[in-house]
Amino acid sequence: MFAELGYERTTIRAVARAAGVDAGLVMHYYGTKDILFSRAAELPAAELPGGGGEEIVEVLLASLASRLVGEPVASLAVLRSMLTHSDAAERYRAAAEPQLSQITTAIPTEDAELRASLLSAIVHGVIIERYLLRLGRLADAAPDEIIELLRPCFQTLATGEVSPAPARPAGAS
Amino acid sequence: MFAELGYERTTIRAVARAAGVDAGLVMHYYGTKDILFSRAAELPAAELPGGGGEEIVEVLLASLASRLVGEPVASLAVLRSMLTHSDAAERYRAAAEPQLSQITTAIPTEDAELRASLLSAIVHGVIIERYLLRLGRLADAAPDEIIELLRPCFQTLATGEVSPAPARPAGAS
DNA sequence: GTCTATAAAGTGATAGAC
DNA sequence: GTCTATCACTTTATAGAC
Repeated sequence: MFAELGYERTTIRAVARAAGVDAGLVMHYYGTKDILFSRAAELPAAELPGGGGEEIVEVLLASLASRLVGEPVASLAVLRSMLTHSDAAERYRAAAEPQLSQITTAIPTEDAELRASLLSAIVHGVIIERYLLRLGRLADAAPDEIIELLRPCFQTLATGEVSPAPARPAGAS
Repeated sequence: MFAELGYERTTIRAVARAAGVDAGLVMHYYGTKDILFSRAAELPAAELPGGGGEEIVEVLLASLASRLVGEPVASLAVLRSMLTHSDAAERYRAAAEPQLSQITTAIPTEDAELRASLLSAIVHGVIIERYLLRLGRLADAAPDEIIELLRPCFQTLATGEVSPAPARPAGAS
């Protein structure tokens, strides 16, 4: 429900009703709404293996691909709530910032920080547009297709220059 | 306030207090909270001039650049609220979909729709990360720097293939 | 035009019965 | 373990006084 409605519009009573129990019982077990949210929206640590610019591209693409196959609802709850609930925003940053600096170290250029931020922004833009906004083709496109289109983008951002697309592997004609 | 807090957390009372008047007066003039929101969050039509794949890239980049210089708070109000307020989501779609199809017609490839969606997702990801989430370097980077980094990305998406970056330094060797 | 008073409904949270 | 009852508060919205 947090993923579908966001933090404020999800009520304890509605959660209890959906669970077939009384609202008091939910409070009894979780204490506060914030704790309930934090239990429902626990994010995996999501460590990225290191590597150079070329490798980080594939790591990021693989990570995105798995999220395009089936984004866990806990992540969606955080994403949906992060713009209005400060706790969700903080949690999101806590998950995003270590990844950001890890990507930064993999990029050789001087503006690595900005490039890493852009890579992050693209990933989140795609996830939000696919799952939360359900806008355009992104809502139902095949993950592979999305990944292949993004690969050259990621490469120019992560390596500092345009590479003549040696990728397009996996039997791309 | 809608831009800073989102729809649900912005109360009529708080708006009235900030305006130095009584909450009843706000209601008297606007009738409902939804109407107040729609007045505060009116979006410009934002027409994109047409053009081919190469041109649409510069149009999109110019549009993004102007939003990076100073995104209007009305847009931010819609963006902040669109994930939790259905009215804001609808308004956002109404503004985004015509642009999406316009970009689509400018792209020559068969998967033009998906490419257009990706371009849209990147733009929104950047805006959200810069203004709403204030994450990483994107929060304070110079618009020009962001635009230049994104240009090759946009080109590969809009034209269908990697172009040898005529707009980039490094001699294009 | 501005405000007071208040209605009507919903919220998170507490205390305690069974 | 589950629920009833209720508190204390907030919200949007209405009606009407000045």
